[in-house]
Amino acid sequence: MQSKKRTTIYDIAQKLNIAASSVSRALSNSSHVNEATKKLVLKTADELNYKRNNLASNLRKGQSKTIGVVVPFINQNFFSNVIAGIEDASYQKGYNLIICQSNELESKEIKCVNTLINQHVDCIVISLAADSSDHRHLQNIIDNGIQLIQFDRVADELETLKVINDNEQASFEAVSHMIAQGYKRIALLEGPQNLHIFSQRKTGYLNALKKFDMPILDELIIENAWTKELGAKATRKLLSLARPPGAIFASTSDFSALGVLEVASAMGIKVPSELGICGYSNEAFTEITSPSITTIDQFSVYMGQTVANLYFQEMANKDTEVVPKTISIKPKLIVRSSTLRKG
Amino acid sequence: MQSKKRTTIYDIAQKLNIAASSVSRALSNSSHVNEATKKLVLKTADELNYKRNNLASNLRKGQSKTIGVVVPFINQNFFSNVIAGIEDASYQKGYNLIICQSNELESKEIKCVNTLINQHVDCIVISLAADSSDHRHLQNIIDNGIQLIQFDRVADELETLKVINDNEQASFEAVSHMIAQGYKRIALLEGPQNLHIFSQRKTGYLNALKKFDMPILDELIIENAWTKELGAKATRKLLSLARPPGAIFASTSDFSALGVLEVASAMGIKVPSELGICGYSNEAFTEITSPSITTIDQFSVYMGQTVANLYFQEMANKDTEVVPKTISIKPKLIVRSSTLRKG
DNA sequence: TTGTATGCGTTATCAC
DNA sequence: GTGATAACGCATACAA
Repeated sequence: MQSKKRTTIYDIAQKLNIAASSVSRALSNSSHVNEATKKLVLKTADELNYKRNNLASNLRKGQSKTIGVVVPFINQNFFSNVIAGIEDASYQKGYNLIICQSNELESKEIKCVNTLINQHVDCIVISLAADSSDHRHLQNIIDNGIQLIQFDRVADELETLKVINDNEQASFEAVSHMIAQGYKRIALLEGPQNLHIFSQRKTGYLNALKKFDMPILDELIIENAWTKELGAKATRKLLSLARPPGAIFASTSDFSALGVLEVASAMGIKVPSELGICGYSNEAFTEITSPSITTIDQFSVYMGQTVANLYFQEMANKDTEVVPKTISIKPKLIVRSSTLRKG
Repeated sequence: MQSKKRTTIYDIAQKLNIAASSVSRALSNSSHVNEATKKLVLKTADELNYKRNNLASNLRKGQSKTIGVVVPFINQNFFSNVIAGIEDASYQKGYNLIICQSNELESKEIKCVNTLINQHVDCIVISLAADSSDHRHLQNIIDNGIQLIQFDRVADELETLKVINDNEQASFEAVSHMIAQGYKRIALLEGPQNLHIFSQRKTGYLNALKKFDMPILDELIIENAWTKELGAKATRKLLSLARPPGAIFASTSDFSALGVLEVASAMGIKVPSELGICGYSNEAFTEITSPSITTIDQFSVYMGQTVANLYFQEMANKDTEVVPKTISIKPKLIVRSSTLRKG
């Protein structure tokens, strides 16, 4: 199949008995074209159902008006929201999006990056896979003259454009809120510490405890409690301690927090009176559990828009060299029933 | 910025004192190349950090190894899952994905399609916007020799490759199940009937009632109850009837079903004993509401994989002309507490 | 304002 | 097996 070949500017030129370059100029709305010929070209282009071949155009111009996006999973709420935000802002500027998912695997992440370099994208937006440790492929992006923007899960040591959440501050506020609600012995479910987003959340937790003179207890800090299942497992362990926690901060995700809630419910432990729970991400379901779950909103769609607009701003003043810049978005603590036991 | 220009096959050719065509052959692993030179080329390509320019390659080859995807919203669960499925299958075949969202607007959908045609994608995968009525832009895809695959929300009259859910059957089973549970006066919350997915679900509902000799009551069929808010509104109306329904089938979405549940809970109506509720889509939250919500799983990730593989199969035997084909995936009824009042 | 000529980087088609 | 050359479709520098 792939039927008849498409009409090109040459076809239009031939039909109108003018040069192909004139057609090109007319189609690209160039300044130095006769109004009459321009109209004529546009008219016949429409008649012949002409579609510009962007492959050729981009090759000639040396840019693709395309942004490549690499995320761990397309179908995770946070990431699909960020992508939607990027698409929204990019579309307005006439840019396209090529999307890849790394499946949290560094090996696939590297392949994705290479594909995008091959595709000659103008910019690569990436949020690192959980097991991403070596960042040569990111350096490779820069070496190929492609703008690199990291978001959320970033490699700190690489000086690039970054858009992140202020995880530490958000975490600090969440724990402070729980302390203000009178919770003692607040446990932390933490994520892989090689991802800075998780180490920052831990720092916020520790800082809040310090500020309010609460002891830091190792037995209340559980590693790698990322999923609902692991959150549940961690909770069973915590609640079987001689002195169980009064609250649990599932800093990894709302799914983890859900695991906490389910175990607590199953054990007949009342939330929030006997146990406080706070999650992270403001997943849709946190609003509808019983009780509803306190969590942190990351403004993910806005984050995507910010990423795209950051790129366009940098492009706008391309005369000046791009200097590394970090935009930090302040997440919002959403207080719900699961941590509200006072007024 | 866009710093130094990249290395091309000419750079490699020059360094090795051979012809560019030989380099090209070596890189594309062509059959008729000396093993020694091939190795040499690969080695220096690596040294010079060579990356193929796919823009040029694709232009020359007349194909882009790219699939364009148009969906109403990237960040809706169903669609992000389908996209993830498409990406998964495409990646394995070395294909890239360009993603656009129509925002449920036909006008934007048309622009997206045109962009994808310009980008010379090999295939366009689309799920129609709710207000999409005229399908000339779809015909345009075909006219440009691009393979068109519709999924979920399809234009029936257009003879293309299609991947759909058997909505009618799923709906029939859901209503039959509710009848078997002893529910009488089962109400239907329906979506825009210009989208076939919704009219099919209505047909399934009607067929089930007929089969079990239940009367069809217009007052129990509510139009346009797509969102949680509209589902809630519809529920308030239904429950204030002289003879309120015994169950509500929110055929539009789980969000609608959630609206039903919330209103019922607020009014002190017990689910499932006094009111049965069934949603559609198997959103994550349906599992964790109280009570959990009976719903229908659409196998959305699998659906995406099916779409992509359908394309690759058709490409595999490109000698034979593509004949319109529809793959219908059977959704699965997930029975949960909200409709279980018998054993 | 318009036409001519050239090149973007690759691959395919010839010769040799 | 290898090299020279043309062509993919478009945009631009330059000449007219």
